[in-house]
Amino acid sequence: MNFSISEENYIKSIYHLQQQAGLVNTNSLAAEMQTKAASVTDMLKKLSAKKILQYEKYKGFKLTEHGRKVALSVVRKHRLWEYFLVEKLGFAWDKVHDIAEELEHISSNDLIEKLQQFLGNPSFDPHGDPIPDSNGRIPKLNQLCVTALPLNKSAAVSSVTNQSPQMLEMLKHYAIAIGTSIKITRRFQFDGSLEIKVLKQPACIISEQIAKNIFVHYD
Amino acid sequence: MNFSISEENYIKSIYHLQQQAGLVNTNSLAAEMQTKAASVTDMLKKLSAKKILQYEKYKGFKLTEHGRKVALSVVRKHRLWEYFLVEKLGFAWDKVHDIAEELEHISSNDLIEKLQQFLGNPSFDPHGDPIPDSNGRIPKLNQLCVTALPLNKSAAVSSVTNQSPQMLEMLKHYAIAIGTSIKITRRFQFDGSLEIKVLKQPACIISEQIAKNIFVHYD
DNA sequence: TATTATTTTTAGATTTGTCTAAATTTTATT
DNA sequence: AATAAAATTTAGACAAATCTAAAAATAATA
Repeated sequence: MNFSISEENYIKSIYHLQQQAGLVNTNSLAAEMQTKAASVTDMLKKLSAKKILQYEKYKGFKLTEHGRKVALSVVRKHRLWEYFLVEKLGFAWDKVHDIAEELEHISSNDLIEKLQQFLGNPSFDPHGDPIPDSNGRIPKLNQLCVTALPLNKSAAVSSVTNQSPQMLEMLKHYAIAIGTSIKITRRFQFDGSLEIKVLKQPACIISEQIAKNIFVHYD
Repeated sequence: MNFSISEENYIKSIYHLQQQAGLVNTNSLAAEMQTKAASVTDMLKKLSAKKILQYEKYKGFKLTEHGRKVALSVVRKHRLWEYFLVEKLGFAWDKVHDIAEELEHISSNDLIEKLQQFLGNPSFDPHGDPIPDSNGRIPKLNQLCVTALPLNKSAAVSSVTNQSPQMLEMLKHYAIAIGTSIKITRRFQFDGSLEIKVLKQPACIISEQIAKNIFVHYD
C-alpha cells in the first residue's frame, strides 16, 4: 500500500513516541507533529482504517505490526539519507535533519537499495542511531548513558538521543561528536552535573539534562 | 517564493513546451501533464497571480523571466539527480526519470550546490541534456539532428529529445546511448528512414520518426 | 462523590488541487 | 457571413489535510 507524505510523518512520529511509552496519546502526538489534537484524531481514524494502528477512542493507540514495518522503512530511508549527506556531500551532522525529512519520502525501493550499497551498508547514521535493514531489523549496540559511566573510564560517544539544533550546537561547542572519546573526571552530587574531558580540549561541565541524552559504547 | 510540487511540475512543463513553440496553449499543457484542461486553467490563474506567467484568456501563455528562472532551477535539480542516479548509484539511464521527478522537488539549495560539487560539476545529464548552472545559464553544445548528418560521416550521439520508456527501450535495443559513435550508411527518400551503423553492431534501419529525436555532436 | 480541569472527539469551515458538465470564445468550414 | 467544430473557461463538486469552536469523555481534586 502507498502512503501520503503526511501519513508517513504521522506513522514515523508514532513509532518514535511508542519507543518510550507503550501507548501513545493524542496530545503528545499533536505536540510532536506541531499540529492540533483535532487534526491528529482525523488522521488516527484514517490510519486505523488502513490497519496501521490499534486505536480505541479516548484510550490511546499504538502501531500494528504492519504499521511498525512501514515506520521502520521510513526511518531507514531517513537515516541512510543522513549518512549520505554527511559522508558523501560533506554536510555537518547537525544540518542534515530537515533535508532528510524531505528525502525520506521518495518512494522508490530500488533507489534505497542502491543507495545503501553505494554507502557501503552502514549500520549507524551520523547521530549514532541504528539504520534498520530492508527487513526492518535494527542493529544493536551495547550502550550506556554517560550518567552511568564510571569515573575516569574513557568511552566513545555512540549516540545522542535529543537531536534539536540547540543540543547539537551545544555538542559542537564542546567538540563532542559520534566516536569522540570522553571521560568523566568528576561527578557533582548536588545537581548531577558532570565534569567531562575530551582529548585536546579543556575540561568542561555539562548539566545532567544534557548528559541524559549522551550515550557511550562499551564492549 | 516557495512553490508546491504541483506548481513546480506545471512550471517545468510549460518551460519544456515553450522551448518548441513560443506560446503554449491549454490543451497541450493538459496533455503533457496528463490532466484536464479545466485543471490547467485553474493553475494558470494561480501562476499568473504569482507573476510566473504572462497569460491572456483564450490567447495562450508563456513564462515570465522570473518563471523561467524557477523552471530552470527545477530542470537543474532534475538533471543533477539523474546524473547522480546513473553515475553514482549505477542505474541504467532509461530507469532514472521517474525517480528524478520526485527528487527534483527537494527544496534545499544547499543540498543541490553540494550535490553538484560532489558530482564534479557535470554539464550534461545521462540523456545528453544540458544542466543549467545556479544562475540559470545553460551550457551549449553544437548539435545536429541525425536526419541532417552527411552520409558515412561518423558522429557521437549527444542527446535524445524524446525520453519515453518506449523510445529508450528501442535505443537500448539498437545499442545506442549518449556518446555512441554512429554513421548513416544509407538514406531512403521514400519514407525518410535511415540505415545506421553502430560499431560492432549489424547495420539497422530506423524510421524518420525516431531519427528526428536523435542528435549528434559536431565541432 | 461532586465538581473542576484536562484530554479527546465531533461538527463545520478552509485551502489546494483536482474533476465533470455546461457555457463561452475562438477557429474552421460550408 | 452563418454555422459547425474545437478550444478554453466557468460553475459547482469532491477528497485530503488542516483548522477553530463546541461537545463529550476521562482524570484530578476539593
